[in-house]
Amino acid sequence: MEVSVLALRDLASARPGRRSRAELAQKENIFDRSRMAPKTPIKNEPIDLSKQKGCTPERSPITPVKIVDRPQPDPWTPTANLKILVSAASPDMRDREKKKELFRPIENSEQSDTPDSLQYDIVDDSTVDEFEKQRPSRKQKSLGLLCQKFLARYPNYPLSTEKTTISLDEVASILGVERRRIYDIVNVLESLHLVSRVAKNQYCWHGRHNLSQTLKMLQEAGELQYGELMTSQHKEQDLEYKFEKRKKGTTPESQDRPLLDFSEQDCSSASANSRKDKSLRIMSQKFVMLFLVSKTKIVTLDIAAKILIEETQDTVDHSKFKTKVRRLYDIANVLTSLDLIKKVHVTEERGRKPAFKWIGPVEFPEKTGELKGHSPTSDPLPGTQRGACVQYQTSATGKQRFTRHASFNSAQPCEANRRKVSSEPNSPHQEKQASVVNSDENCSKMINLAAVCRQKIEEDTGNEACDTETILNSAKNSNMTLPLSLLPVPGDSDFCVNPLPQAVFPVVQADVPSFSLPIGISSQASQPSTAAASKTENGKPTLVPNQPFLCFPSSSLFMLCGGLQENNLSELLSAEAQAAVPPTVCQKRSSHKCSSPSAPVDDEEPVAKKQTLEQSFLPLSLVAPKKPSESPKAESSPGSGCSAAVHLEMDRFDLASPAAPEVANKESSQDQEQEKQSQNKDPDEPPPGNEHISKENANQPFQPQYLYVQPTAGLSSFNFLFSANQAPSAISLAANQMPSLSVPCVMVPSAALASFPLVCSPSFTSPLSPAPEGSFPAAASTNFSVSSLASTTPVFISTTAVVTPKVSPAPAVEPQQPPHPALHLSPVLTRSCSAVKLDSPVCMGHPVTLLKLQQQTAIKFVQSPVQKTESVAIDITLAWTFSKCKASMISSLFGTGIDFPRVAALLDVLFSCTVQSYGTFSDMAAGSREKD
DNA sequence: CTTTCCCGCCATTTT
DNA sequence: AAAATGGCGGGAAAG
Repeated sequence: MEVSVLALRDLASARPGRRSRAELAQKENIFDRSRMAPKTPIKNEPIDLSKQKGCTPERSPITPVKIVDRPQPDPWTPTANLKILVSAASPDMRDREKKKELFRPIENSEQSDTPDSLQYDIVDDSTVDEFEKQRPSRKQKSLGLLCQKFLARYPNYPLSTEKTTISLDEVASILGVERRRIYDIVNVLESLHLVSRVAKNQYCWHGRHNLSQTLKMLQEAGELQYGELMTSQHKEQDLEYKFEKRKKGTTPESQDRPLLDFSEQDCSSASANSRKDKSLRIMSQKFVMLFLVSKTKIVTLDIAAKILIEETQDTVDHSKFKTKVRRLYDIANVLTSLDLIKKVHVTEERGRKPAFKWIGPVEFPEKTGELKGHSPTSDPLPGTQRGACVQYQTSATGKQRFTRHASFNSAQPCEANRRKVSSEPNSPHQEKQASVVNSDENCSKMINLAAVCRQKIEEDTGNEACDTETILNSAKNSNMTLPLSLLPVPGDSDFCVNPLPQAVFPVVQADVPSFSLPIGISSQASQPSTAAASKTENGKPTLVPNQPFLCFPSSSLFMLCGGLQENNLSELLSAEAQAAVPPTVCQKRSSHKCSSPSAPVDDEEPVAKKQTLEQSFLPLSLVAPKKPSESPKAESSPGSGCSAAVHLEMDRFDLASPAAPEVANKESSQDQEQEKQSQNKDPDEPPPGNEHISKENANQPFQPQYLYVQPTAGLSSFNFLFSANQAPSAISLAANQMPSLSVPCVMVPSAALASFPLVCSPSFTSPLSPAPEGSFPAAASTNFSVSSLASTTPVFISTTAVVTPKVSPAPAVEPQQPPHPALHLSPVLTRSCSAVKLDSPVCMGHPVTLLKLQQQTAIKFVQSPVQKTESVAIDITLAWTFSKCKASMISSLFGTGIDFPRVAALLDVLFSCTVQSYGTFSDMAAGSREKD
């Protein structure tokens, strides 16, 4: 049937050829009518595709189906009308005044925004003509309106449980527009993570759950990127000026922040990234960033366009500018529909200029509890969902690209990254893809961040720095995979709580995704000097060069998931994990990617890791050491034992360095016995260069230590947690699973944490999350605000469950704070935490682990003499996921049956380092006081 | 006139 | 090769 119909239409319409439209005088009108005008039988239009609109996407010559809508005449499909009606019916739609659009009939009845439309309602064909003229005016067809309709179809805050998938063909047909338009909308939405592409023609609706987080990230990224630029309205020039400088590389101000333009970087380094990625999505994000960093929250189009033109402004051609502006309008329309911005006019000297004002949220409190919390936890999941999986893919060309896809709902296997993922379940394998997901954009941002950090570090340290460029490049090339899975622990309660259904693999926040993902930085050997220095100095902890650490944007918190090594745990977890594990995606990679451990493979490694992670899911690599006792002693003094290597690498996580690779391999290859051995310790693999590590290992097979590095100037916003020693052992152990991860390093933004009042003890109180399963028990965060940097900064990690009252509402950062470090420990906490026993790894009671590092100890580069303007809040957030990131596990463990001791032991292990460093809480406290 | 921005050709990228 | 995406800019409606 359809066919015939179509044909008819086609004929009738006589679609103009592509270009013909020009000919058509008013194509717009015409189209409109056809679409809009219900009544008129006219179909004449060009509906080319007539093909089935929605129904069958197939064939039309042109993919895009044009839709049509006409109601009355005959719908091609019976359902079509229904759909239309439905859409029309949607609540929102009506609300919007604007909506007039397409479906006149319906709308008319309700709204009458436009005068024109009014008339229509009643109209019949006869009258139609006139009405036609009225045309569905352009407005009715506007992207903004269309977007509203689109949005009206989906809930702002969908239940976590349900996943809403969006079929492009379907919505296009329902909304009566060509696909092209849908892409415009979706791309913008995707940039804000309201949706994510799941597969070909399919998007997953996430709603606004993550919006604040996404915005936060954008804001941070924007600050980094645009910094002060956006201060006032007429900064244009300044901006330009600055931009140029930057490009040049020397900007006075910017010195501290070397921003990279994404585009630029890409180009230079990598191959052509050309990808289309470039535009709309990125532009949208940048545009939003501008608002977020703007003091006035008002951005004029021309300024935005200029800024966004990153390219060489020198040659800015007018045409380019114009095009940019056009795009900006497209984006603005969508954002307007989202109620994030509104149009305004600014009057400047020159006159009035079109501009947009941000009317969305401006503050993104970090408090986990608060912000998010409030939210109905009902959605606890969102957070989880958010996790994005990072996948690494290889493009056909062989180049790898980052793709990001976020997986939001657990239900879904992860969504594939854009494009890569196979849409079908069927296709299980694709070797190609790996799985890291990054979005390019994110990457770039990350890169920028990394670069910045790096610079700082370098500067501080004075060591030769690696060029950021190199870093960047490398990053680009390889995607990184994180060995760890990260879960964002959002400040938002929402997230926190979420259980990850999918958790299986490491997830990165999708949202953040863009940003966050790429973030991982692996440190490289590059900093050897620093490392060396650091270690030696105190004698304390040394860092192992290779360890990876993650850098996150300050606001966000992440959870690291490591694999637990314990068998027990693993078992426990495993079940879930399995369930969780997503199908296809993960698997494949493993196979091909495993690189040999030893050899650091740049690109690949990450992949491997990733794979491992995903696949295996091992529980955490950390296992309680069999013999706890040993570890504690860690021969050396507290600090000494730990070695952490941190490398900064922009993108990648890979641990090119010795350890990492190994891990990867192993894991990939097999986990089995190795683990055991590893547990024992793997002497064999001591990463080159780290003798002590090996040594340590020997001594302590498995003690994970975490180092907290103070944020230095540049990094002020980040807190780093490294695991100190683990690397070696962990690696070995981890082999199966998450090799690399075994030791998680986390970089947490202090600010974020600061606000975090509470800490969740692993056992945790659990605050937010309701969900038993879903909840994230795991994450434990402790916050201490230590005001002064200067002094030593202690870090505490408590395994015990503490419920901390929100201790610090306090601003995370307070520059002015007195030097004395103030620790805020909740009484409870203190009490609860008993000293940890070094000896016994397993602390039955409340094991508390503290890690205190002196600044000195801290990695030097980190330490840089910065000024501590910012207080460093010592926040530690530990989040880990046992098995697959499922928080639930932990909770379950604690709660139920697992023997506590065991659990405790685990935890202990996790935090063991602290112990070493400091015996107990009390000690710490004492220490802190002393300082004071 | 200027501001908006729709429309759909067509280059790219995926499948 | 076909389909899916999405850059891009002409040029017309709105203002």
